[in-house]
Amino acid sequence: MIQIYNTFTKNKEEFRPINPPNVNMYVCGPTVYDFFHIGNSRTFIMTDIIRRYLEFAGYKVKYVMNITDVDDKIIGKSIEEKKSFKDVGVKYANYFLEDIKKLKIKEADVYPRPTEHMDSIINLIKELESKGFAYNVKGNVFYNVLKFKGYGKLSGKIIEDLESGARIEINEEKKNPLDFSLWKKAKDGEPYWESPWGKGRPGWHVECSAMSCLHLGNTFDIHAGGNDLIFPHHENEIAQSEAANGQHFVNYWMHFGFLNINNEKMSKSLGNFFTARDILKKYSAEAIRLFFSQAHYAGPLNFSEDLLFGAQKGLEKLNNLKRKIENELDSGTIDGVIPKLDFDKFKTAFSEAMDDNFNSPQAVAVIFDFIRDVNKLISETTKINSSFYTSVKNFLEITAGNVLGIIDFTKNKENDMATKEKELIELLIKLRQEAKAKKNYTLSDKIRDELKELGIVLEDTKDKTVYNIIN
RNA sequence: GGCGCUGUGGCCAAGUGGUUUAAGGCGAAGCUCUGCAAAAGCUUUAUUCGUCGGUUCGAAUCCGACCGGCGCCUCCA
Repeated sequence: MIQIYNTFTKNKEEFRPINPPNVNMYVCGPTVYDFFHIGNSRTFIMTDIIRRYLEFAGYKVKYVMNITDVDDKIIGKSIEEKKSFKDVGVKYANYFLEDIKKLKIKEADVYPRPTEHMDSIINLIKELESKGFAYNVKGNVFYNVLKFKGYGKLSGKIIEDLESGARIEINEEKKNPLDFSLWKKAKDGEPYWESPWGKGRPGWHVECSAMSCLHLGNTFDIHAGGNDLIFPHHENEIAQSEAANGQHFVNYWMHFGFLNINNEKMSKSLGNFFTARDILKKYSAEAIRLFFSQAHYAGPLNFSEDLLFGAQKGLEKLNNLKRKIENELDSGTIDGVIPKLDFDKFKTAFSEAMDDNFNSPQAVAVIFDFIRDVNKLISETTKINSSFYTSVKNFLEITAGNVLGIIDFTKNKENDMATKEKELIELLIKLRQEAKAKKNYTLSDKIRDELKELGIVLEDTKDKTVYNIIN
């Protein structure tokens, strides 16, 4: 039984999808005016892990992530880059898709974009207007928050308190300072679409209401995003969707903690960010994913290169075992003893951890416990039946591989190297062994050291020398 | 001011009433194995969970007070 912490009820609840085994899930994606930073990728990676775990648990997930391609920042960028806003959106959306692929994030079923859903958006606003939740002031359409009696129910905010907060922009056109834009009238030179209210473009929140309901239904299972979206974005989505459709919007709201730098939120405006693209030049997707997996998704997490480096070191332990398994399996079927290992115990522990509100740090701990036990058995056992390695591989493949995405069995030296290269390495290993047999350690060490500089690491085991390719 | 999150070993981080005198990762020290390495294993590294009180047979876990850090309330994952 999976339990999910629901922001809406502030409680951990049993997960009951509306239509099992189907699960409909919507995640707020990027606004494509720039590269996204490593803090943004925390949400993308953790929702990916949640999606993968739901699939592991037998659910059939329909996963929708919007790509916002109409927005003030995009317009700003288009002026800066002297390009059309459309080109800017396409350019950064493509970078986004490239980068999340590099982060080993599974593709969404749909990446809806407002520019492709203008009819749905306009219809939603029309519906709100006809039901009296929206009003038009000279081509600007606003949502009237006082009309929606549940306003504030997600974020726990009270309209009166918000008003007294006095940090809300003053806009004379609004009836209430908290009212927000559904449709923005186009200024000269700005991109626009024709609508019943004249030329303009949609406000930010309305696209998510329109596109999520279109692709997932008026009521769907999971809606996720960063903590900063709780208010006003998700609050407004609820107000729009429920007012327009007259139906409950979302069953489980999930929100993610920020990635901090020196205990401060990483953000574009503070300038304390690293793009995911740059981090990926130095660290593998697996290392980044392990780093995020080692902290619970809901809490804050500090980022530094040292911490990421630590995760990468931890990954080596996993990868060393992976190489060991591959080397053993490559050398053909071997008879021998099958060490006793309670695989089911580990599988259960892994599932229990993830069932409990996706406790990935606990799940990672289970995997490391497993690795330790396996390594211990390997070092204690003289001749191991290859079926044992197959079982180990299977366990790692489904947990660390399919769910967490911190190991990739499809990526190995076999794929990366030509036959001739392999033969050359084998030849050097043979020469080194001959040197060793003659106790010519100067030469044997020279071979090993120089290969290491090329990224080929030799390791002497009991009966043979194996090589591993680093990077 | 309102709402929410958070304070656990050198660092990161699970655990939220007894099976925990606290998991896992990084780092550090020693040992085993090795020609030397590497990898791996073993041992050591928090009688203690921000502080002070309280509840309880029993608390890191519940309650209260206090101290500290962060976020949202304005675009933001």
